[in-house]
Amino acid sequence: MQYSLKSRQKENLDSALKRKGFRPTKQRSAVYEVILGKKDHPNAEEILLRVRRVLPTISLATVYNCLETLVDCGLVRQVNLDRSPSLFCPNLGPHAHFKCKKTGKIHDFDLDEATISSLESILPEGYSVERFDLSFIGTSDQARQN
Amino acid sequence: MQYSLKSRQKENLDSALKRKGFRPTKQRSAVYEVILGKKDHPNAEEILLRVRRVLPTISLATVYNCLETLVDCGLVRQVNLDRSPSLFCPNLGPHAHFKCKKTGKIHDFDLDEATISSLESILPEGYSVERFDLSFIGTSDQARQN
DNA sequence: TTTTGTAATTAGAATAATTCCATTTTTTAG
DNA sequence: CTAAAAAATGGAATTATTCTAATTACAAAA
Repeated sequence: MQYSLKSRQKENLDSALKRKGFRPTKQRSAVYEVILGKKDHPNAEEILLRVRRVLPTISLATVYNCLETLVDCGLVRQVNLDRSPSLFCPNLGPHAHFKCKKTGKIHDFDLDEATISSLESILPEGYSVERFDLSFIGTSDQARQN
Repeated sequence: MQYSLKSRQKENLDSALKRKGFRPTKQRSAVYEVILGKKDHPNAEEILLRVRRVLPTISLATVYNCLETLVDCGLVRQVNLDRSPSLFCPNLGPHAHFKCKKTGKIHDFDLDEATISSLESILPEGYSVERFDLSFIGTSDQARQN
């Protein structure tokens, strides 16, 4: 492999920013790396903590600003479940979220084409969808929690 | 018809409250009637305005308390779309929400059995679902907005 | 019925997530 | 390198919601 994962990420970030007319900054880059670096669903506060390990002086306001930009560029997804703080998710493919009531953990489940078109067939003509969100709340077996 | 819609609602409310050990109060009753009275998706503030037409001194805190109780009893649904204030919905059947970006309006779309089971088949064994939420964001034709 | 314990309502304070604002710093275009 | 524009920063402001402490209403028992 010619490029490390990190440098491919960086190129991806920079081109997405440029496409939207945003400037690349080290804060945006660090926030992006932190989110891609762990396949979970951190909120802004948690992202702040992780980013501060590399940029100790970054502010929460900047984290929010970066997140907004990254979401706007389609580089991360913002997930809102009930009224809890927004979560940010590196998984860009079509997927649903499952929140376990017992552990609070969020699990991703990929959606196949059949399910997606079944979902979109709910809407009659004249409605055009930009985005959809599907989330489940329930409980999951001990065994499956990792 | 022997009973008006209103008195059937009242019985429904009272029995649901009793089942959960809650007391019937005029505030709960008024909040419930307001939500059933119009097939839209008001937030707490809007519900306060509507309820005050019949109970002019009711407080916002009480509206929130009543809503929590009604949701707990399964009499109304709480709908959270992005970060905007919670909406409350009289439609108890399985349905999805569509939010029009242009008008801000919420439209309900009923889900048929096939779609529901397609949705639930996304989850592997070991996950039991208590509730799910499906929402779309997009735009709808002028003609269809009412 | 009255009493009496508990639950519900109320107004206002408190909280928490997020956004705004004014200033400083960084980036980019020329 | 310099100037203009964008972004970052810290702290204040906002907003939806919850909490608190005091009052009022309900409902079961006497």
